[in-house]
Amino acid sequence: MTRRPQNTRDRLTQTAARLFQRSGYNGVGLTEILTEAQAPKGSLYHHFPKGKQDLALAAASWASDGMRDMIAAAFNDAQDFRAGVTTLCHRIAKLFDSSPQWETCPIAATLFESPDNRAFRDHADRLYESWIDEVRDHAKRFGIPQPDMAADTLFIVMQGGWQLARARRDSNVLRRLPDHVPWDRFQHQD
Amino acid sequence: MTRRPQNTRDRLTQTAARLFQRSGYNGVGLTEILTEAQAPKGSLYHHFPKGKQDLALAAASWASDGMRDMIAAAFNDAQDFRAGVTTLCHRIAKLFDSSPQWETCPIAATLFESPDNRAFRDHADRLYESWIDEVRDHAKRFGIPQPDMAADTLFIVMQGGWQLARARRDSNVLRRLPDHVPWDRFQHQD
DNA sequence: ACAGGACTGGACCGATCGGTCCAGATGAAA
DNA sequence: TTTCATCTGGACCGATCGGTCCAGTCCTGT
Repeated sequence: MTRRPQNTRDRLTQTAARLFQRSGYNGVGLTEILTEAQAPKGSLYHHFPKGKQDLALAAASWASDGMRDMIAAAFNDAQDFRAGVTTLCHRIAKLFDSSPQWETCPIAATLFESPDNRAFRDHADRLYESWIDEVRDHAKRFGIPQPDMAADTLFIVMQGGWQLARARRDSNVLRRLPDHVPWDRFQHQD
Repeated sequence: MTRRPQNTRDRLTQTAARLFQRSGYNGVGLTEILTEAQAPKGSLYHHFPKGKQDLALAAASWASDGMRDMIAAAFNDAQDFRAGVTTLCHRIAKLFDSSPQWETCPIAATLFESPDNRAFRDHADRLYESWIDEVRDHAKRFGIPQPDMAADTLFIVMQGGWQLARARRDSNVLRRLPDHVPWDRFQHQD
């Protein structure tokens, strides 16, 4: 009987990631997470000694890895940088359509609450920079003249675009994101 | 003795706006709001019969008005659209520097939690669109060829830029936002 | 076979949550 | 001065919060 696949730790991490993204760190109780993950409290505090906070850090890391894989896949298949950006935007739009459309960026929902928690903020910073690093590496590979700025631009429009798509409940905002990018500044002949 | 200025309703609204922005809707308890606003529970439920939810809607509206005023002021003083954007970015950077630098967009912090609340989402949409409308009107006034798109672009880079500034703890991200805007698409000679 | 760490199950805790209720204070109109 | 609606003050409520604790179970190495 395999009613509960994987090990308990992964089940907890992934369930928590999903629920935190849906309702934010403070919007989800341990009871709900434990019920959905079919795990008792003892297991949680065995795998995550600091409780909810440890769980949130692990959940955010897991969600971040998924996003970084998505970025890597989009650029690996691409002919040039711009094509990679376009592919990524379309795939994120698809992701948006297949999710309850009020969800936030998983990192922000999980880690950008609770005022005085330095560990959360530092962790969020690290995860975000790992996305940006990934993009920058591809920008370099494609010979973009200002890879740092290009990576920052993509991060900015993705974050802001998701927010606007959420408000308007319209994934086309995400598909049109390449229109908001100053491509002339990223041309090879610069 | 004027220990408590203004009327109770405004004190509650503004205190709630500040605390919600700091810790999110679910991150602030009524007790904390009431203590800081120096008001008892009876007053809260007199002015806001539906309790925390009514209070959040009012707080978000109040915060939104402040932001819209800021947008209007930046563009009213400006020579052209681009100058207005630059001014706005610098003022927002200043605002960022003078606040605890982990705060979110006040609308998002207050209204973009709790999964199934349609009223919150609709209200957030309305408030965001009021910002975008304000920008679009100025874009039209300055003769920008694609005012809708220009307004969307500004919203997107402001939201995304704030997020990146927050992660990096660096307000210069906001000051450099104009570098991420495709100005050639907003030129008059189009 | 058995020893011992890894892991599970869940009862239990004090604190805090959002919300209800109503007596008392206040102030303007009659 | 009396009246009445508005507003304030705070005691009180059941539910849920995150966290603790430990007995019991399972698995692995010897």
